[in-house]
Amino acid sequence: MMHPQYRSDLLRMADTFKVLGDPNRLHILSLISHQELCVCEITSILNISQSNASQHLARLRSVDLVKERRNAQWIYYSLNQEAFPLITEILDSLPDVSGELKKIEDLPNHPKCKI
Amino acid sequence: MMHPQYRSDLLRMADTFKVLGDPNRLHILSLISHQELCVCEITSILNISQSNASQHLARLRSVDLVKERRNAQWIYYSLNQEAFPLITEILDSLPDVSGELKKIEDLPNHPKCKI
DNA sequence: TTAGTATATTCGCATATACTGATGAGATAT
DNA sequence: ATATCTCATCAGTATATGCGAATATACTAA
Repeated sequence: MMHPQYRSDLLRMADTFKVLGDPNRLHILSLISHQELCVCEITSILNISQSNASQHLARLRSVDLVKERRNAQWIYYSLNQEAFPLITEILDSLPDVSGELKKIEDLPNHPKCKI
Repeated sequence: MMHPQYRSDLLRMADTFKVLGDPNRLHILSLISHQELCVCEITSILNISQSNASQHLARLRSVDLVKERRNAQWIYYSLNQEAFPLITEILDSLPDVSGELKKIEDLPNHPKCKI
């Protein structure tokens, strides 16, 4: 016989937790739960390569955990609470990283007017 | 400079979610959140090898998600809510697998008296 | 003791993942 | 047009993971 029907639900949930199972992605989620950020800001705060940040964001996109909004060259990412309601409680249980949001003004070539 | 101090918290949380990021382990957790089970019961319900079940349980142990209790040859696993309080809400959001617990009586060499 | 059962661990393989560096695509500015 | 900037994707590499097979360990019963 085939797998019971809830097997696909378990698979989908496991995929989401797999995406949550990386400290850099948890860090990104925690940051963008406070305010939307563009990739270069995330790259700068986490101190990782642009390529690496972009790949982490692709994983977060793949399970619909983030929303994106383009403005000129910049693509702003923010948390998508709707797709996975539990994400709010999960992020609340993480250590507070909001202090890192203060220094993003000092980035070179930082977008001043975000409209 | 070194990593900020919350980095280790993010790492620990990521490790936990990494363990949750597998459908068989979610299945096991969901089962033992209803009642304690020994490894051969888990093996039979999930229809996986004994070695595989034991390895999944080792991963669950490594992040303290399960409790174990030995009785004769059998080792009974149950959910450890204390180590990760969010686990209860996570398991509540999973599909119901309690129907699978009814058939464990029919297993060959099944322990009758669990004391 | 020996045999049988239950569980854990080790090894090897195939695949997945995290990362770096290079390239490509889209937008802005000159 | 070229140059620059932001971001995505691809290729390659090192490590991690999931699994079966074989083995080791722990307990029970005769």
